[in-house]
Amino acid sequence: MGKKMSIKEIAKLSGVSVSTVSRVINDNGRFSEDTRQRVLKTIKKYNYQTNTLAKGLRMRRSNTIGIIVPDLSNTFFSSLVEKMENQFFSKNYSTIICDTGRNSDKEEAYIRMLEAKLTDGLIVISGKKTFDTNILSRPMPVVCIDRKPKGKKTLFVSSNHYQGAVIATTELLKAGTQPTLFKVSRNSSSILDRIRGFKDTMKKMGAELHNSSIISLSSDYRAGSDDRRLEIRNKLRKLINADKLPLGIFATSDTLAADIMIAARDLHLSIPGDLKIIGFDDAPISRYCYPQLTTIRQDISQIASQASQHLINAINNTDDDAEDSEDTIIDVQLVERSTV
Amino acid sequence: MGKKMSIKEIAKLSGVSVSTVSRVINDNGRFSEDTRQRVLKTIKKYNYQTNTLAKGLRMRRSNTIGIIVPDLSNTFFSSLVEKMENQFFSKNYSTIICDTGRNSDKEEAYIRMLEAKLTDGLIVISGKKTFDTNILSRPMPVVCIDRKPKGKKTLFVSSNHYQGAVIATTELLKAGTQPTLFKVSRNSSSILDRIRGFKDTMKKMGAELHNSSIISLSSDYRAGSDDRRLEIRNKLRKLINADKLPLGIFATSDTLAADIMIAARDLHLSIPGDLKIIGFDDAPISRYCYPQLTTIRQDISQIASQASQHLINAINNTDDDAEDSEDTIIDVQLVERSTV
DNA sequence: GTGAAAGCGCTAACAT
DNA sequence: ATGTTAGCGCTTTCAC
Repeated sequence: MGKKMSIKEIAKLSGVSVSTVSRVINDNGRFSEDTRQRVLKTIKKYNYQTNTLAKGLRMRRSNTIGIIVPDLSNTFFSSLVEKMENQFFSKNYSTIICDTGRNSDKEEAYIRMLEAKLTDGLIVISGKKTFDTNILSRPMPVVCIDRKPKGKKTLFVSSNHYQGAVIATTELLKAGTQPTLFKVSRNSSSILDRIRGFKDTMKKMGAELHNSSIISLSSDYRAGSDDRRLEIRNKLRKLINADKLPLGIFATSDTLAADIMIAARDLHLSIPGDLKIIGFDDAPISRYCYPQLTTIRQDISQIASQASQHLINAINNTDDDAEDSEDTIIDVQLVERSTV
Repeated sequence: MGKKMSIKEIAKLSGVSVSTVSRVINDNGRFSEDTRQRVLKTIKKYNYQTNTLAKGLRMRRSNTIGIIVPDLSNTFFSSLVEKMENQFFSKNYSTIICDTGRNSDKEEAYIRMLEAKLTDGLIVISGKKTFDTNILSRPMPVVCIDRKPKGKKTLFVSSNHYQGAVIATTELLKAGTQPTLFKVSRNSSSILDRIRGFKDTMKKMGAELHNSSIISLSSDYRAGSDDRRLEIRNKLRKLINADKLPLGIFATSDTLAADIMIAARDLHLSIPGDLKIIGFDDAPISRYCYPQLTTIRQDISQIASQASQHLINAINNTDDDAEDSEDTIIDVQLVERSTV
């Protein structure tokens, strides 16, 4: 309510010097219990708050973390971000969330902004390319999620996408189908891993891996749009003509799986009778599909806590000796529901 | 890559004084075209970036906006936030997004943090209670979305929830049903508006408004959970016994509507034959329901741009004369799909 | 145990 | 048109 108090006024009001006030606020250095009480009382009384800008300027750090995310409207990303932001908050960091809309120029601009704010560290999620620390004008700890980093001082946390694809493909094969992988043409490193897992498993299990075993959908269409579904229907029709039923599909995301299921319904394909399908993520949508979608669960909480913990550690390891730049790979898990 | 440059070093390197450098950076004050060129060149050459902490300290403002949001994993909120963040970024503001998880203590803590960062303004989205500017220790412009504000200097932007409820209820009535409203027990001011719209329409159209015309679901269960769906099935069964088919349901969100549709399927209720239903939001899920959900669309882009624009205006109106604290109410719209 | 003072990087009078 | 300087609020030597 009153005007903004500064440490100087608190000092005067408590009859001590600014340095002493600073010491008690940060519980750093020596002071008598008596002074402590007095200072704390004035602080409370006048509702004093530290000016973090001044503090940051002085300390050359801002207790702020930047998160670069491709697309907040994707539930996978938004819950990831939500969880990390929570972690950071509880550790007394604030978080600046930067939604790049998958646009590299914007990404660069954001990075400049974050640097100018003396951000202490960076979380970089997915995106098309690998992340190259060279675009940083000052070294700062960064942890990449689902996105291969390049350069020093960069940690990597990711689900085991390869393993997920292996599990899904094996499952589809066991169910007696000749699996096809559906993806959207945009290629992140996690998708690439899933494709590798798919191919390797196909080969290893002696399944035929032909030209149209991997179907790539236009990234111009949005999930859930009529265009997207139309395109899927067309691909599905071709598949029906070429393969024998039941079809087996590994979709690289649950949203995509959901669109495929709707297209399949339009084509009067029964699930899992005529078409067996497995998604990826265990997104909320998988429980709203009919029948409910069998999928590969990513452990979002785990990813979030590993990533934030690693970043905080890296920030506090002032010395860059601690080169525990081991990648952190997190297990995924098959969630059996009703589409296989 | 080199070390961090300061304005002082740029000054020396370009053979001018710091103030001149500051002037050309901010294009403020006079300087010769020649100096401008020289300074800009050194800035580029050494990859200088303004230290925004120092600037903020000096200017008593940080070019930062805080957004308080109840729950980022709700797509309505996340796309709202995504859109606003975009707007702010393009106007050169950074955004600190604070996910309170609907917890008031956390909300307060966030507000303290934002104040300490000398945030220039606040966007406050929804939440249980009205937002009282008295919890701010220093006056700052805030715009509330979907949440009734209390106190000075507070703008209000919201969809016309009342109108939406009127449209939905009327539609259900026209379809020959005796409408029931389903909600989750948590009460935000927007939900309250929808309830008013529902009740008023029922009365006005001479429909019977009895005790169980409004069904409130436990907020302990998460959307999509088995518990939630079980509870819905029970309520639905009662409804079937009491009313004659077809049932008419106005659900206060699309997610809720989707859960209701799944519960209805378990009960072998056909849609829209036995049950007609209208949701609210036009969330992505409405296009993944079967049949696709008829709903009331909120114009998220409009809300986002109005809110961010108003906030920026308020920030720049240093004088608090501009009391255009008119509420901004945004029209909603019926999206007819296949559930009525 | 406490205070005085320097300085983080910047802007904005106030000079010239 | 440009330079000098005070000071934003804070932390941290260095004295005492």
